[in-house]
Amino acid sequence: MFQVDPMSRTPVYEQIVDQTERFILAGIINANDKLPSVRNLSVELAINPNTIQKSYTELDRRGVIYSVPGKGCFVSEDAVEKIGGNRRMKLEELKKLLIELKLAGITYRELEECLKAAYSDTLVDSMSQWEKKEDAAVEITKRGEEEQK
Amino acid sequence: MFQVDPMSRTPVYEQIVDQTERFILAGIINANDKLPSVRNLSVELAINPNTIQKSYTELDRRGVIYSVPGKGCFVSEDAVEKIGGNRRMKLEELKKLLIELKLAGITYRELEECLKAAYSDTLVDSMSQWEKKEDAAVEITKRGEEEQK
DNA sequence: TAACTGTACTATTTTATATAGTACAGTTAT
DNA sequence: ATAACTGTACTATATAAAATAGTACAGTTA
Repeated sequence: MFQVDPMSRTPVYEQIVDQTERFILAGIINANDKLPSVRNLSVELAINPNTIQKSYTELDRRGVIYSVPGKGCFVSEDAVEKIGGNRRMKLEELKKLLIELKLAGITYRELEECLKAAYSDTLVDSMSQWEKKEDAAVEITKRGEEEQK
Repeated sequence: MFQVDPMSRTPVYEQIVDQTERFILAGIINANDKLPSVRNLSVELAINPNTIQKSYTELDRRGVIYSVPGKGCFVSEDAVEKIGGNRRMKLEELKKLLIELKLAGITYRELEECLKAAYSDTLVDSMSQWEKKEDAAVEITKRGEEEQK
């Protein structure tokens, strides 16, 4: 599920943070789902456990996940809201990009086309933007299922 | 004209590359215009000359500028094409961002609004995105003017 | 009890970025 | 010719962020 490019200029721990938020937004992992354990994911991605922990610490700081020592890390109830809270920031980013494209000679019609295309895509199609392969299996379980005991 | 934020996460040399390309796309500097000298710009921006040179070397590598040892660096004849050559790449970036915004719960109408806004902006307004102040004067001269001799 | 979980901590390595300083050759104007 | 400019090359060093390595402790689960 998770995928990482060690050669990318964006730090690995940040790639994991981003991917986690995207998976949540896309509904691939939901509230109270358990994330892979620090050690498991570190083995799966072949990176240092501390790097994973750094990602989880950041996600916890943002309120996107909550961690229960001894049990695991779980998606917050209001994770989507916490992530979506950057609407204004992202819209600013979008505007800058649009102006760049405009200056680069891309027409309004082309962008409108692109906009329509993005919105007509299904969720599954959307996610294919981020995960090119689907090889590694990861245990993501509803916390509620296991907890009633 | 050029402005740099040393605290930014994007490297200074890259900020200069980006700004130069944007100035060219916006028509603020044109083909065969002379860029500020390495040493001048380094003094003006209070950064090391080597950093400026790194920017110019990169721009040269991209074919956006050409350098004449002993004379200076000048904007290439086909600079705009060279810069705009990343249309597909930028459109891909846009699509990813759009999908993110869609997932974050931003409506089609909101994005359409943003798109219209970006395209109704004048060039001057657009540039205000990148340069907040307009203090330092920089010598940018047509090379053609000085060359006929 | 054994195997898992998150967390904390220090030390070290690696990499990209930036700086410092020097030097050389071509250009321009006086 | 001279002085002042231009780009370029080179080595060495400094700095900060990122990642690794290793160990340890406490809570949880089967």
